[in-house]
Amino acid sequence: MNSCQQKAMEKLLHGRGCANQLLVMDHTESDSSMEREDLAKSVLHCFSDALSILIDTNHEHQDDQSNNSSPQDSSPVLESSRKPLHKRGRKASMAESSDYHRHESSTPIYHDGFLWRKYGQKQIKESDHQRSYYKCAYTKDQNCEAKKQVQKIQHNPPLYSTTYFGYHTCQLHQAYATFPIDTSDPEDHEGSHMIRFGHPNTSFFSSSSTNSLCQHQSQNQNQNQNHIKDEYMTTPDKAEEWSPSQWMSSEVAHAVEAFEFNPFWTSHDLSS
DNA sequence: AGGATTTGACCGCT
DNA sequence: AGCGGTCAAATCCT
Repeated sequence: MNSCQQKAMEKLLHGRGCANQLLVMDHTESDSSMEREDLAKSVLHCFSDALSILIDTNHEHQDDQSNNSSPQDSSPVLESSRKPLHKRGRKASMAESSDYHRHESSTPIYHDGFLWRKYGQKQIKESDHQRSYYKCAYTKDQNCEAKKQVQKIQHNPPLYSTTYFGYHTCQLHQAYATFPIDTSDPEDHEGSHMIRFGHPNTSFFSSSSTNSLCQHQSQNQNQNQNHIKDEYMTTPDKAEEWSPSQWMSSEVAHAVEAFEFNPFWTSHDLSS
C-alpha cells in the first residue's frame, strides 16, 4: 500500500471511529444532538478527504504514466515522513505540516474512536483560550505518532477546533476487528464479561479475555462502554429500534448508504 | 499503586 | 526574544 492509500485509509478509519462514536451515543439525550451532528459531519468530512486523496492519487498516477516515470517513483511520499523528528522543542510549525486536517465543531471532539493522552496545554498568544495537546495513547507501545490539538476558538456560540496531525500506525483500529465475535449462545457468558458495543445488529462484543490491547482499550473507554453496556445488554430489543435516519441527518444517512458504510470494516477490508 | 493529567521548564524555530 | 511544541516532575484520580 502506498502512502496515499494509507492516508486515505486513515481518513476512512477515522471516519469509522467517528461513526462508532455516533452509533454508541445515547440518542435519548437531547443535549447531545449537536455533538451527534458534529460527529456526523466529521464522518462526512473524512469520507470527502479520503475521496479527494484517492482522486488526486489517481490523477497523479495518470500524470506519472503520461510522463513515463518509473513505477517506484509513482508513490508520493508524505512530506512529514521525510522530516526528522526532534526529540524536544519546536518542530517546523505543526500547522505548516502537510499531513493534518482540522475540524471545527460546537463541542470539543474528545471521543473520535482513537485513544489519546494529553501531554500539554498552553496559552496561545492572541487567543483567549488554551490549546490542549494530545498524542496517541500507543505512542510508546507501538510508535504511533498521531497527534491532535484541541482549542476553543470562539466563546459565543462555542466553537472548538480539533486539528489532527500525522497518521495512526497503532493497531487500535484493528483491535476493533480482532474482538471476538460471539457466535455462541448469547446466554452463555461464563468466564468472560461480554460487553456489546456498536451497532446492535452486528453482535459485536468485547471480552475480558482478549489481548492486552483490547483490555487497555476497554479500560480506557469505560465511559463509552459502560453506557453501551447499560443500553444494549439490558435492552437487547433495542436492535429493532436502531435506524441511522433516526438521529443522523438525512445528508449523513445518504452518505452512509452511498458508501455502503459498515462501521466495523477492518483495515484489511479497506485496503483490499 | 499505577495510570492520567497538569503545569512549569526547556528547546528550536523565526 | 518571543512563540509554540514537548518533556517530565508533581499532582490528581480511580
